[in-house]
Amino acid sequence: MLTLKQDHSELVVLSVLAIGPSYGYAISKDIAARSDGHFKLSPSGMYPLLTKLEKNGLVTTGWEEVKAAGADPDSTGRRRKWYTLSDKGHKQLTKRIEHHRQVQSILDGFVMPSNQSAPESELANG
Amino acid sequence: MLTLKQDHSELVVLSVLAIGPSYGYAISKDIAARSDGHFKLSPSGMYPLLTKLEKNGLVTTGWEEVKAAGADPDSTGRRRKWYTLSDKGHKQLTKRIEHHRQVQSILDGFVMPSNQSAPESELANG
DNA sequence: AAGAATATATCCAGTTTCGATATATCCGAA
DNA sequence: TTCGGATATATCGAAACTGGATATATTCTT
Repeated sequence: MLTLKQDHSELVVLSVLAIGPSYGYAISKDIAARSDGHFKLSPSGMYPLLTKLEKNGLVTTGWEEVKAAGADPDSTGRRRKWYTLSDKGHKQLTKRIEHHRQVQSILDGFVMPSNQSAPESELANG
Repeated sequence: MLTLKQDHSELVVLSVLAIGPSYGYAISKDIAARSDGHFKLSPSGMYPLLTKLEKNGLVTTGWEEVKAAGADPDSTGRRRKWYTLSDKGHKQLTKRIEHHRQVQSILDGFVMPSNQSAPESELANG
């Protein structure tokens, strides 16, 4: 199981929402499924993140009352909060992907296979 | 200027030290130079990080007294703390690179160009 | 002699992290 | 019909992290 940092979590959630509207629980299942169980975003990571996205205007939200098949008509029913990526969210995602790729490319300059071998050089303390 | 998160900072510092021993200020200049000024690790990020690496046994350290050319013989001189990647540090670096690549590869599954286009699909609410 | 560069290091207020916890509904099995 | 697992959203709080500001001291350049 690989743990996701906030930045990566946001990137993944925005990416999932770019496909279409969804809600917390479904997003979390989606992430687990689409990463073959390697990525996991727990409720305590998911909901503060979604709230933040909402506050920043990257998503719009709406409640759905999920009526059960044979449910008590008086029952409140299970509530589901849908998240839809806004225009701002789409732009933000594009921006983040760009940023992500740039960081990757520069990082790769440091993390080359050559770095893993012989540290025998004597360019110190001389 | 791209800001580095702790994880990336550690990866970069370990990578720099894999080439050979160095010290805080030099590492920070090295990172700026080797990233064309895109990455920056400030003193307040660098020294706590180096201390942590030392505490975790990923580096060994030693002080060097840097005598100036025409310096006062009684002068203490400038002190330089050298950091050398330990065996444990080398192993840790290899491990982190592996982890980094794995995260990248899975992340790329989410962040595909296709995600940036038309979110018209109706696979919600069904 | 002043100021920029070299060099290491801590402080601290704000943010992030993430397991634990709380609440409530729905569904299938015993 | 009752129990447990799955569905579903949300907060708490201790610990860790972040990064600008600050402190200290030496050396080089002008």
